[in-house]
Order: sequence, then C-alpha cells, then structure tokens
Amino acid sequence: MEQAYPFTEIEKKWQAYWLEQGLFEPDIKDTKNKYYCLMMFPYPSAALHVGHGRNYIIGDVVVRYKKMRGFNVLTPMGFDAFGLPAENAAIKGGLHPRTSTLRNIATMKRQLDAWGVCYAWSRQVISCLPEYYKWTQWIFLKLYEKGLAYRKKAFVNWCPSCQTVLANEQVVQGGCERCDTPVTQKDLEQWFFKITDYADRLLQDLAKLEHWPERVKTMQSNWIGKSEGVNINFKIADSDKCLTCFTTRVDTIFGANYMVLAPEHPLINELIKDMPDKAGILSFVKSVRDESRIKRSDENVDKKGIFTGRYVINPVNNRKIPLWIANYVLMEYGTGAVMAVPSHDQRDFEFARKYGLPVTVVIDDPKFPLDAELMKEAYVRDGIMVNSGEFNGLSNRVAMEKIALFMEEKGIGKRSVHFKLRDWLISRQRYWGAPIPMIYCDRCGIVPVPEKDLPVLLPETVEFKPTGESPLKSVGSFADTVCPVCNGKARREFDTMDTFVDSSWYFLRYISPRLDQKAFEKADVDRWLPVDQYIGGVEHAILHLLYSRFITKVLYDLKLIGFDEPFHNLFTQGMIIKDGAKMSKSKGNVVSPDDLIEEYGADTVRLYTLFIGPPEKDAEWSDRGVEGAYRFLRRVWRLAESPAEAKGPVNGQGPESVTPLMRKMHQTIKKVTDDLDGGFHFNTAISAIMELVNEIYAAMSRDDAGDIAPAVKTTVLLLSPFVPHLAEEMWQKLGHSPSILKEPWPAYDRRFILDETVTLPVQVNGKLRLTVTVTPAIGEEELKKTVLADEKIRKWLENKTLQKWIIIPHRLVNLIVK
RNA sequence: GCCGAAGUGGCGGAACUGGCAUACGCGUCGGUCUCAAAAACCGAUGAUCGUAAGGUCAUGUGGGUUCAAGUCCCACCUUCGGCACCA
Repeated sequence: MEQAYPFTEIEKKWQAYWLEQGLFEPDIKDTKNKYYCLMMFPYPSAALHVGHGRNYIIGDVVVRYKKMRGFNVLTPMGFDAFGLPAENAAIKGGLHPRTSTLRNIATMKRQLDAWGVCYAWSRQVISCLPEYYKWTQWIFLKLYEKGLAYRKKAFVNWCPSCQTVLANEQVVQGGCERCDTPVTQKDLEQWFFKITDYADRLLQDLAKLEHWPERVKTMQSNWIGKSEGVNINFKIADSDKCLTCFTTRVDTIFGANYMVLAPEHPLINELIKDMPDKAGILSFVKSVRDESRIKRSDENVDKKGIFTGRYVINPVNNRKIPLWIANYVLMEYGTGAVMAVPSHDQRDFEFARKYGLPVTVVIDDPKFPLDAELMKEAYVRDGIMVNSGEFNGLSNRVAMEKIALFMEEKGIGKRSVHFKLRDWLISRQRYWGAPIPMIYCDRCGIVPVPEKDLPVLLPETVEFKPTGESPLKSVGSFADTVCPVCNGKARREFDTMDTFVDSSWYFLRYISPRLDQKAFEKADVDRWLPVDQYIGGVEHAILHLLYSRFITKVLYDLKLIGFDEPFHNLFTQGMIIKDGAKMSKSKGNVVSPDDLIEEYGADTVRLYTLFIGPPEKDAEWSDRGVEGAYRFLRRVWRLAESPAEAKGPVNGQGPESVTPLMRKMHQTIKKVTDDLDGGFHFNTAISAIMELVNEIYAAMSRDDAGDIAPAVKTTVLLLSPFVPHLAEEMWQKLGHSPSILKEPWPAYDRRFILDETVTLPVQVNGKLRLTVTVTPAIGEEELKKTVLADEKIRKWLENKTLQKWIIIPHRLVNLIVK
C-alpha cells in the first residue's frame, strides 16, 4: 500500500536521531528541575501487544511534554526478567529461561523503539542478571539482620500446576494469580518477610499519598484490613489454662453462649485427650482440614461443628459455656478462637440454630423489641444493652468502651488490633529466581551468606522442570557448601525468591545501575526519589505497589534511603479490550503493534491509543478508529506541503486586530496545556488540536492566509508529544532545526483568548428559544433591548407578563414569563 | 454482604464552578472529482410531529431542590473491578 506520507522513512530516521543525540540520557548529578517518570517494567514472557503499548505511550507523552516544559527528565526502562511467567514460557518453548528471556527482551526493545517511546537505555536493569540480583540478595540479608526475614512452618498456599508456594497476594479468587489453578494448602517451612510489622504504617501512610488513585488506596486499605477490638481470656473449666479470643464486638460479651475453635487450633489435642468421643472429634478435624481452602471459605458452605466435651467460663458472668470446633473459624485470623454470640452475629446465629444452642439477646432493637425464640436472623445493628448486668440500659456503643475498660481493669481482656494482612511468603520451589542467600549448617544452624560472597549465583545447567521441590536441590555443586562461621559441611537454601522481591526495589537501582560496590548511591537516590510520576496497570494495586512501599519503609528505617514512600504520583491506566475481553494469547484476540506500525506508522498507533478514551478507563480497540487517526495525520502532513500558505507574516499585534484563527490557536494552546497539566486528558487535548487543524483548513479556503504559518507551527509543537516523528519532520520542513524536544512549549496570550463576539442562549422559562450574538462587553440594558427587539421573543411574550430577567454575563439570558 | 468506579446518539466519547447536552472521531447518507473505483474534499446526521416556520421528547429509573440539573440531594436498578465465614 502506498503511504499517504512517508512514515516508515521518517520514523526510522528520527528514532535513530533521538538515540544518537542522547536526548533521553539526563545528567544524574543535575537535579535542578528533576522529574523522574517511571513506567512499570515489563515481564519479558512474550511479545508486547497494543494493550501494553498504552502504558509506554502515555509515559512517553508525559516525558516529552515535561522536557519541553524545561524539566530534566529521567525515564529509565528495564525488564522484570525472573519468575514463573518467563520460566513457564521457556519450558513450553523447550529453551533455557535465560535464552528465551533474553530473546524476548530483544523483541520487546525492538517494539518499544518502533513505537517511538524513548528511555535512558544506558540505565537499563535486567533483574535476572547477577549484577542486579546480587543486590536483591543483599536486600534479603538486610531484612534478615533486622529480623524481618524469617523461616517458619505454616499452612501455605500451594499451586499444584506451578508446583510452588504462593504469597497470599498471589491467590486471586482462590486460584493461582498466574494460571488460575485452584490453590491448595500445604504445611511447609518457608521464608517470610515480616510485612505485618509494617501493617499500621502501610495503612496510615496511605493518607500521605494524595496523588494516588482513590481505588488503589482503598484496595490496599481493604487488603491490610485493620480491625480494632479486645482480646478476651476465657478460663477453661477443670483446667488452669485460658483460651484467648478476639472480638470487635465486646459489647455482646454477655450473649456469648459458646466458644468455637478453628480445627487447626494447637490446643485441641490436649483439650480432648480424655474425652470419650476423641476419635470422632479428630476425624471431624481431619475432614475439615483436608478440604480445599476455596471450598471451605465459600460463604454458602454449610457450617459444621462438633462439641469437644469441654467448657470455658465467660469471664463477665462466670457462666460455663460449651467449647466447640467448627469449620467457619479460621486459624489465620485473630487467635483461632471465637466467642460465639448467636443473637448478634449471623454466622453464630446459623450455627446455634443448627445445633440447638441457646440464643440470648443482649442488645435490643429500640423500635421492635427482640425475642430470641422468634428471631430469623442475628440483630447486628446498634441498640440498647439488656441482659448485661451493670451495663444494662446503655447504648451498645457506649458499653463497648466501658466493657473494654472494665476488662482491662480486671485483667480479663486487653484492647488489641488485628490485621488481615499476612506475612509475605517469598520462597519459591522454582528455578528461575534469585537464590535465597542462606546456608544450613548442622552445627551453627541457619547462617546468612556473608555480604562479600554475594551474589549466590544461580547455576546454569539444571533440570528446571517443576517437581514440587526446588530444582537447585539436585545440583550438587550448588547445594554443597561450607559454613561461613565454622567452615564445616553445610548446604545452601534451595529455594529462590518471589519475583515481586526483585521488582520491589528496581526504581532505586536505575539511579546508579552499574555501581558494583553498592545497591545504590544514597545521595543520588535521595535527590531523585520519590518517583515523580509512576505509570502502570491497576492489577498491581495490592501486589507490587504494596511490596514496594514495604521495602521502601524498611530501607528508610535502616537509614539506607531518606524517604519512606517510593511513588509520589501514581497513574493506573485502563486495559485495552478486544472483542469484549482482555487481550491474551489464549483468547486469540491480541492486536500486535508490529503489523499496525507497518501499515499506518507508529504515530498513527500512538495517536489512536491516546484518542481512544480517558486513559484511566478500559477501552475497546477498533481498527476503524486507527484509520481515523491515520486520516488526521495525513491532513496535518499536508500543512507542511503547502509552503505558500505557510509563509505569510503574522498578522496583528494586539487583540483588537486578531483573526479567528489566531484566537483559535491561543485557545487551543490553553486547552492542550490545561489538559496535560491538570491530568492525563490526552483524548480531549487531541480533539482540541483536531479542531485547530479544521480551523486552519477553513482559513485557507477563506484565503486569509496571513495567519496560517504561526497556526501550523503551533499545531506541530502541540502535536509533538503525541506524534513525535511526524512533528520532528514537519518542524524541519518548516525551516526549524531539530530537535523539537529542545523547543519550549508554546505559550498563549490571555488577551487573545476571549472571543470578539459571544453567542448567548436566550431562554424563556428555562427553554432555549433564541441565540443572540453580541459583544462580550455589552451592558445589561442594551442586552435586554436586543433580546426584546427579536420577533420570536415578542411572540413568546404575547399575552403574558415578563416577571424577571436572569442574566449571567457571557453565559445566558433567561426570561421568566407568566 | 462490604468497598470502589461507572451508566449520555448507531459506536468510542465531550461538557469548566449548575448555564446552548451530544465537542472531536468513527459509522451512515448525499454531493464534488473520475470512464469507473479507491483516496481526497464539501455537506447532512439524537428521536419524533410538521410541507414549512416551528413544536415536543431525550444524559439508567423514580422523586426532589432551582429561573435553570448529565452535573446537586433522596430512593432504586444495572454493569464492571476489588475484598469476603476476618469474629
């Protein structure tokens, strides 16, 4: 197909030029006007599609705009190259993960170049290379020193397909984040990062993140899941031991008619050891524990339980209440023991009805008094305390405070806070990751690899197919080592680290990517961070974005960096949808940028991607829309091909002699500038430029050619962040020297913005009946006269009385008539 | 169930602080050019009644506030996203 303008040639030419001139390689020591713009780095598991492109194109527009505004912009790029996606892809292709990863990186780089998106490539980081993961291991050691990396046996999420454990954050709707396989539970000894120590700060500091999307903050706050309540000790009858439970509804304590333990509760064996039905209880416990997590946590699943034969004492009224075990109590949350208040908790209510346990109302509905016998569901709203001894008659909200205080005084309970957030499980039984730098010595126990011995290299030749155990176990040369403390025989940790560890600090490494003595230079990092603008997909709201905040806070506490939040502004772009679904290879609806760029050019693909809709929202890809963008660029291109029109002098110096085209030009500069400064309103910015171009053509046909040249020049400048190749070429054709990136962003003159005449809508009783064209400066009396002179308006006033004028200057006129 | 986002022409979407709803683009229809087609260019395009002038109705639904509501308030419906037996 013949090209409407020589985009292939132009695009290649300018891409080479930008690279040669090093236009995107900032001086890191010069931090005056610094602007750190970061795009989430990609997984090199496959080629990029136009949906990925949105992320990079948005970033590139921001970068180019900021450069023209005079900022010293840092925009680095790298590859999140370790991890399951890369490894699974490699296995499928029968290649070593390193080979396929590096190959994919080359493909992606070519694609990024072809889009015309530019980066400080000299700062590239690739997380699977030893020069990078050495420092990932170093960060692990720092956490270990601080007691924030630890090993424990626990029930962990296991993906049977990926054959590895997963962090809580990587279990989505009961399935594996990567492959959707239902996740099971395993009791394993694993490495964890103690993110729970930071739960409160991670929650509190969300308030500092003023420029983050509300939805991301809400998701993080839900995920952290703070609840405040009281830990209450229940004495076990015929024993001197206590069971502690956590409740957020201490006001309902007088209605606690039984207590329930999670089947995993560690005290169960001891409690039931002399019970006649010991075998039955144990078999119940086993049957629940064998159930998959998803099945058990389904709300619709029937509540099942069994009486232990034991009793505990309700500490506020000394009543002996039965102790049960039930499937609806979770060991992971709170204390694994729950005081059950059937009257005021729906789950307890259902359970009590099923097993015939007593229901006692302790908070009454002030409007419709409750009857425990007749209740169909638990009463969970506020009310008045009853059956609660000295607290009767109080509002339950007041009682909540008083009972908590009472318990603390008596030493039977203590206010406490619980979080849903679990510690971050970071070990993986897979090959393609950074080895955990720890050593097991028979004599000395767990010993960290000394810093000087880093990196612990990942062996090359390994049978890396997933088996459920780390493939590194079978590599003798890796596994066998000596203890750094006693020099005795020892073995290395076989597991590798979760990829999310790699990506939770990469934004620091960009500042000094080749430094081999340190992970980063504190002074430089402190000058360039926090990141001014971070751009990426919302799917990382509670994974990468939470982990990065955590690691940043840890490094801050260790005084290794001087800031405790990594990302100042966050923008999360929407997905690009094709045929009603997210683009994916398995669905076969992937739109590749390669063909499109060949057919229409990168500028067309960029422009359409930006024009498709508000960038934070999902958008449906349309091939027709691409053609529309192409048509527009062709129209723009022709403006540089009509030199006669483009050479006229600038008309008029003052606002009084300004032509409509000049006025439109200044209005467009304002509109585009406001759209870029006020948010990422690329779609409306582009439509404004389209209007300007339409106006230029209209002016050309009117033959008032004098103003065409400045309007075309402005159009090119305004378009340059969006379609940089076309803009550079036209810039040169118009007789300017490259690069347009060095040109200041156009300014508008306020005086030229106000229209010479305004068209005011005239309403009668709020309905539009007429528009009048007047000068903006018109006085009220004269305006009234003009309106009343109109025949149509007079018709509407016939036989009626004009009661009131509403005149909003520059806006409208409304006549109230009866 | 809880939290969040959203609902506007045939389609993607505009609309600042309550002030001409449907900008811009796509599609469709008509025209110019052409032997013809494509491309390009010009024009029309919410629905409805009317020959016309013009009228009436339209921003998920129902109410309300206001001279004036896509925008504010109340109640609801639908879609999408997140969390979910969290005590």
